[in-house]
Amino acid sequence: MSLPLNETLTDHLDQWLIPAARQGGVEPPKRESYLFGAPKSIELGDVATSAALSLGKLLKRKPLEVAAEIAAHMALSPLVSSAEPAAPGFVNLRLSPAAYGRVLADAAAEGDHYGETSYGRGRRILLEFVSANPTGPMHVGHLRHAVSGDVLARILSAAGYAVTREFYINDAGNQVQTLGRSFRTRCLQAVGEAAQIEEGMYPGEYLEVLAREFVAEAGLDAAAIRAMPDADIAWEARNRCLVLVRRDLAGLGVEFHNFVSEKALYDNGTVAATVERLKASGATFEKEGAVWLRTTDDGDDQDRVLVKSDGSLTYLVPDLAYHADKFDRGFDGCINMFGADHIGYAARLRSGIKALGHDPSKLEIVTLRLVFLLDEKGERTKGSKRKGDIVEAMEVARDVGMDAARFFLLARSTDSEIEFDLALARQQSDLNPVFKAQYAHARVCSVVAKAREAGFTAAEPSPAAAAHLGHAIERELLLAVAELPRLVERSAAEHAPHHLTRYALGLAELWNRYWSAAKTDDSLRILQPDRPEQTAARLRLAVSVRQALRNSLALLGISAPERLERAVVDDVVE
RNA sequence: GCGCCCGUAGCUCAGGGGAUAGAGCAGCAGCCUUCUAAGCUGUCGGUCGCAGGUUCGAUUCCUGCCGGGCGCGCCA
Repeated sequence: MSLPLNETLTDHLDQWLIPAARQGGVEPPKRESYLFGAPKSIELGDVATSAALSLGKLLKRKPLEVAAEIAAHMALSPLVSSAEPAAPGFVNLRLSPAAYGRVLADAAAEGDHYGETSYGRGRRILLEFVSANPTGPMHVGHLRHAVSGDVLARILSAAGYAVTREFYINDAGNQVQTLGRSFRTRCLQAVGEAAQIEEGMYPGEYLEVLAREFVAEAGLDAAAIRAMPDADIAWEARNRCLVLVRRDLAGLGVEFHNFVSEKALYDNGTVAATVERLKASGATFEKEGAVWLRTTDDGDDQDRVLVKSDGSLTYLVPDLAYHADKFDRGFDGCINMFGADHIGYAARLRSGIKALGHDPSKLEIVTLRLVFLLDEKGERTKGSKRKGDIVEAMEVARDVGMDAARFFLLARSTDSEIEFDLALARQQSDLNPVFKAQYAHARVCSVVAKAREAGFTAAEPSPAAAAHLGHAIERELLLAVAELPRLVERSAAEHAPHHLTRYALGLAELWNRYWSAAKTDDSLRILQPDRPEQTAARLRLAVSVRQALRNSLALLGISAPERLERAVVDDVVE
């Protein structure tokens, strides 16, 4: 596992910058503010820093003069072949074959692990996501949660964190009782009784299917169905719905380490104990026959009931019991992925966690904004479970393909709403950019295979090989490959899976550009029979690009096929 | 009314205080005897919602407006 290239360069810069700042009697600027990054154009240099702009200001010196000194210092690094100051105070570096050789060597040595870093090493994170109520199959909204959580977990793991994926089952509240009533109705219908689904019940067709299966398996008649206690029939429905949820998750390739049941927290006494702990914390008070938690002390807009006046508990209590349990298990941090409709819940949750003696700042909340469906008429709908006409997650995923569904849902920031255009996804799925990324990968595989047939082998990953990769686009490709570890760290730190999606697409476009340049310039063809060293170096580049592309797609849970044939699209005459 | 989020090209969206603001799709003009055309090249297209402020420098940070979304229960 290697240090990202720009970190190494910034380390070298710091050898000059920190003493220079101290000698000038000022504190150096924040390292993050001057890390090496992409310059405006590859023509200016391979990487650039704005360190002189901020340091020049602090030292009250002309930034361009400081830039010149930084350039002189950077030129001493073996990773740098030239360094130039540029107005108003940038320093542009051209990297040396040694630097590019290191990129090639890292990608080769680390293989499928290239991109992983030690950023979060030694830190244990609990990631809770989806946590769909066990009242039916997953719908499209859950789909975003499932793939986003899955990918965030992969990213955190790649960044060195030890991640536990958990699913909290809300199986003790009113919704499960409602589910039980709905299920009993469907069971009665299944044996020919004239029962009716009433307002407020779950009207979905899936319950009819589950009910038919249940009465057939258990051999129940109407009397036996009516005789079943509420709790038993609700639990039966809960279990069967959970099977649906787990089936959908498996179908999406999303795995969990633990499923934690709310009801189990009641049954084993954790919830009751939590009530006592909260009361003992001094953060509660009694009013109107109920017990309240003073969450307004922590920025909530109103205090929250813990124990209702009828003696029953609000859902906040088992949820706090669950979170206290998370912290008791010794995680360094907990991340919850919340839907937009649960944003207001964060304040009371943190307040309760504090009352239970834990550090609420260790709970981080990622909010996923809504997924809207665009139907055939172009109208926005929200696909909700209670309306009955839900759009099931798997239906959409199968429709557009698992890879395309993932790519689409992961292409945008979690803070951004998504418009899922079903008609477009169904009819024109070849427009989905996921194919571009996969196609680029298949092309790299293709040329590597061709090279093998022709007897070429990739060069050893070395500065000597890198020295043959002098075209601007080759340097851009090497820089893009070099960027992956840094991008993994950034995506982990920001809890932002969408960076990886854009990375994969950008790298694919770069490769396609490189590939196509050979169509008008034969000297850019990868396989050059009369120039074996050049060919070997380019094959090494190709293999490195393939690795970065494959690894970024793997982090997204998207397949990287070695071959991708264009489907023959027949114009359907209707 | 309060909280969170969004407002950037015709559309869908990226943009970690820095150089001439980007991508995909759509439009226009080209490119398949060559390592895969699900691709590439060129071109058209922007008062980064508005107004202030901080800064050497603001699409980015702060404040206030305007427009849109989601919440605001002794439901979960």
